[in-house]
Amino acid sequence: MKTSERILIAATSAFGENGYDGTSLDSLAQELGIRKQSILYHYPTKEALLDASVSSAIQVLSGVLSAAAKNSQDGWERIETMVRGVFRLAIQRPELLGLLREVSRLGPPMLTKAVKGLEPLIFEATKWLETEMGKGRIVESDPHLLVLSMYSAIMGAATEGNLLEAMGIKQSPRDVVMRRKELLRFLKSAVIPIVN
Amino acid sequence: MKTSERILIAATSAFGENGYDGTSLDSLAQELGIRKQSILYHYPTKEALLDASVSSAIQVLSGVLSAAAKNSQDGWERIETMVRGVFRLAIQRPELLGLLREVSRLGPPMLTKAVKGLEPLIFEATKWLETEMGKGRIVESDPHLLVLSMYSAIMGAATEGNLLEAMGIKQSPRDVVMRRKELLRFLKSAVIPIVN
DNA sequence: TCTACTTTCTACCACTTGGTAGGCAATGCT
DNA sequence: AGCATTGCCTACCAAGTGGTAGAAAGTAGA
Repeated sequence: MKTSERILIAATSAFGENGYDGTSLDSLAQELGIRKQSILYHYPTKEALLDASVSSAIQVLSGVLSAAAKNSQDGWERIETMVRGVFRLAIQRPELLGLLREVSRLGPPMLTKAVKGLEPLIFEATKWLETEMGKGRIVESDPHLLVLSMYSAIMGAATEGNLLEAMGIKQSPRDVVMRRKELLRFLKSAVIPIVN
Repeated sequence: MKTSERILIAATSAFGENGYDGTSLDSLAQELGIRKQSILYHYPTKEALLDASVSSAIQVLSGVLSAAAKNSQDGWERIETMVRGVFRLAIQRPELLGLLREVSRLGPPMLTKAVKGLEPLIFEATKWLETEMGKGRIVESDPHLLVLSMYSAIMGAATEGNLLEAMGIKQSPRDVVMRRKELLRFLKSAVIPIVN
């Protein structure tokens, strides 16, 4: 694999796990078995490296979500497919979601850039929610806020493995499935109108 | 106000906003108009300062939640009171919730300590949820996971003001009320069983 | 007033930080 | 072969990090 790719992957996971300030170029280089200056050759500054990490993370997330959307089921099915996609991502590459959370803490200007990158996705999601609401398949409410609520719930359930462990809740694969199931139930009842 | 208290307050907000690694004792001291060594007199190490900040944050949160619980209404009312309490806290002192999130990212040993501090609260909450489930006032499900889902949703809605702003969603007091309302609707439909 | 204690300070220190300057080997093009 | 480009390196550097040592200044009781 190309060095620049290796750097990007290591940086993404380091930024996602230890935060931007908690990650030093030296430690990153050591982990990769190279010198810090080699990192700075491929990415001129630490911030540029963060930028690249965020971009790639967004690309991956967009890929997962739009692949799930392509299946283009209706109503709840579609949401379920997306949640499953995000959960798979959260299990395989938790650092990606961790990175996005870190970016939201760092605030502008990086956050602004990240949100811009996700904008088409958010736009599609809210538009879709609106038409589904029109058809009565999703409960009537502000689509933006609904997206946020869902985002928070998913992000929380997907990334707060640390917290669960500290709470003494086991984290076996079986438990992860359970958690996803419970989250889906939680979301479903919050989103699907009551049919009479 | 005592210097040690002033330090604690400034540290809590700095740690909550900029993270542990993103906060330096020098900058903290400058903000307070004192020297770094005065901080180190009251709190022998940076970690000790974080520890004290976390303890006080937990104390405040516990206060808010157990005050809300004391009113001891039944079923949904009680949850609503608590959510309102947390939201009030999120508006008045957002850095407190930010700090708790930062702790969950830092992981053990600090996280372990924090969770231990919140344990009685979590225990009370799950116990209460179980009895409410027994009475059919709360939907049947794993109480631990339900607490987590609610925690994620509340924490997200309360702390992700940054994100909303970057998304171009205004943050006037009116909008905050709207958001709380939407969150309550979201939680309510996820938690209250359908009455036939 | 002398003394003991608390609090804040100045002066350092060893170490780490992100970043610059420039050398040196490999690669590929002419 | 000659030459430019690419990629990684050593050698530094100024600034900032958490932390130590100990002096100075206030404060209170005898």
